Amino acid sequence: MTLTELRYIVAVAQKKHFGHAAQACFVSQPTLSIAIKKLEEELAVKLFERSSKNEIRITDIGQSIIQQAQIVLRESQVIHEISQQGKDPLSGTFRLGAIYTIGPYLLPDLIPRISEQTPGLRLIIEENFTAMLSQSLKQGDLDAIIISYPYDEPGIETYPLYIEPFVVAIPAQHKWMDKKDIKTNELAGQDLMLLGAGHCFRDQVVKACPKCITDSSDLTRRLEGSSLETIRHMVAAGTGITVLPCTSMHNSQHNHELIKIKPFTQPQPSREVALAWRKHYPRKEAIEAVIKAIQQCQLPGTKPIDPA
Amino acid sequence: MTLTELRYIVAVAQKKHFGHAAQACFVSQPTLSIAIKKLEEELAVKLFERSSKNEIRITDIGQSIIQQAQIVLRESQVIHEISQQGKDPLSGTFRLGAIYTIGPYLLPDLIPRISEQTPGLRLIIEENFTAMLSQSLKQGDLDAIIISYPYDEPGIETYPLYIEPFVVAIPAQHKWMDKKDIKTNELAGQDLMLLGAGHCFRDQVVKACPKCITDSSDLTRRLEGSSLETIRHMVAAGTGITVLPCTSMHNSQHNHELIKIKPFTQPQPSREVALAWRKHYPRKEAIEAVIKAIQQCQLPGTKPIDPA
DNA sequence: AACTAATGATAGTAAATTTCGATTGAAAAT
DNA sequence: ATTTTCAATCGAAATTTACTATCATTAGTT
Repeated sequence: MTLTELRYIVAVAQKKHFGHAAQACFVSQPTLSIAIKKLEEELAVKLFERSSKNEIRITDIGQSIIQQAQIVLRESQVIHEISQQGKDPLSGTFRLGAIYTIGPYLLPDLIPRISEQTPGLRLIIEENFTAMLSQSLKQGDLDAIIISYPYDEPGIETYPLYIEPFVVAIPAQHKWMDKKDIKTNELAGQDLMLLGAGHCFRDQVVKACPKCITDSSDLTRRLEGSSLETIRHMVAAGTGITVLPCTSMHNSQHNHELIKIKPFTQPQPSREVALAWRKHYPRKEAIEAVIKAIQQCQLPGTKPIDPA
Repeated sequence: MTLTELRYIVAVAQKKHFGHAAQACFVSQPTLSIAIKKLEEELAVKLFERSSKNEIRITDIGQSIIQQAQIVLRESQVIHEISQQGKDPLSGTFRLGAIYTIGPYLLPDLIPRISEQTPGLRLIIEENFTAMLSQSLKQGDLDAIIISYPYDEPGIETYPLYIEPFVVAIPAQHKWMDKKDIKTNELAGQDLMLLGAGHCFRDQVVKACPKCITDSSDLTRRLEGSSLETIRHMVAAGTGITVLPCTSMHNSQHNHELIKIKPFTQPQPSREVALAWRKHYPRKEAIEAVIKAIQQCQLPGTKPIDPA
């Protein structure tokens, strides 16, 4: 049984004439006759009662089968309609993930941009740790994720977005108040507060300032489950100092009188933020649109990358 | 677009592997690859995300198209069924579902009856929860299901089969040993064991004996994933008491010395068992044959219904 | 009864397609 | 670096589909 055969029997049922039905189907009359004969043999059922002179009659069983054939043809037409609708790669749902230490600072700027530039794309956002996002990406639960290097997974492609230097946040009365910049190894022995395990930003800070974690500084305990915002408030309260990615600064001026931001001495430690997606993800245009929108975001302190 | 192509994409969607899907369709892998490529080109849409190592992923649009393809295939299958029915309405395959708390007690009696009375009908049986059976019925994966009221779904027709009173099962040494019958509110505070969520029988018992679940009786915890047979064994072991549908009694005499069955005091709580099928299901004769066979089954304790 | 017109069936052939086995190419695991 | 896995591609063979031309049947006409 083929869809063509079904089209033929429906045409015959409508025209009640093999020749006319053949014309309507843009085929010759023998083609149609043979196709119908084949279908009748397959179903072991006579669909039409042929009579040379008068118009042909449809059998009872043929009537039900032709009705059903019309249903099949209609439903198959829906497949074409669905694909017409979904043909635009910039339409439909796009599931974007971002790590906790980027999402809150990038997404408020990014989401309106995407909504404006690619209005057909319905965004769904998830914030999580790199490991969780990576898993969701591989499983196909996310279409792309914003993470920071190092990130190398089989089957996953990445594109560097921008370099984000780290800065030091100190309370207003801190002894470093008048310093122009901070050297990484000066952090050793300070009351340094860092995020908990799982946050790649923690690992990056520890790697950039290897001596910052010492037994003597007892506040280096990891603040499990907390966020950069919580830590920032603790800095404002004078509990200690911390290291922040520079983008976490520009949209929270509310406590800038209690907190001072100091850059690191050159060469500044930094991290490289990237977009990642499955190598064979079919909607490359959507990926490109997201990259473009991210690059347009105003992120003071970051440096663009020329992907070499 | 051809029905063959639709069968291929559905197979790939199920197997998530081109080679395995090809085997399932009894064709070579290149045949399947080319057919899918052709369909993807015709629809101008990527249906699958190929990656050499990991499993195939279905695109969003592919998901919708495959769902629709399943509808088309199901409807095209109906053409075969109609022509089958045209030759003999009581021939072909009949897929019958039954809920867990009816299947084991009704089917052993029912299946031989159907085989005898309508030998042309090849039965396929599925046991599951009401919700799952209902979904399969609507999708066309089942032709009819045996459930219990209340059951009212759009597009589904039902026919009442019999009323099945509930009974109480107690261990041999239980203090109620000499009681003639049990009042529903006597169950309050007893060590009552019930099936887990999803089993409609649980809900029916709770509704019939509203006070049976109390904080004081700590065995009222739901026995997730277990069966009436498991619970019956626990009653035999003296763990507690339970409520059973009366049909679950007559084919398991093996531990009747350890378990005593007591009826409820009038008016006995009960449930009404019914057959359900799609309103436009074409083989009404087969439905009638199944109803007739069920009504002939010997189910001690049940009461026939005069459908008014 | 013979002829004509209408209509679907059949024959023979050409074109398109589907199919297969073998091979290639890409990616990941060892 | 080698092997393994899996889909894509190649080229030949088989199958299917479609066409033109013709035939067979029937009904109406002469």
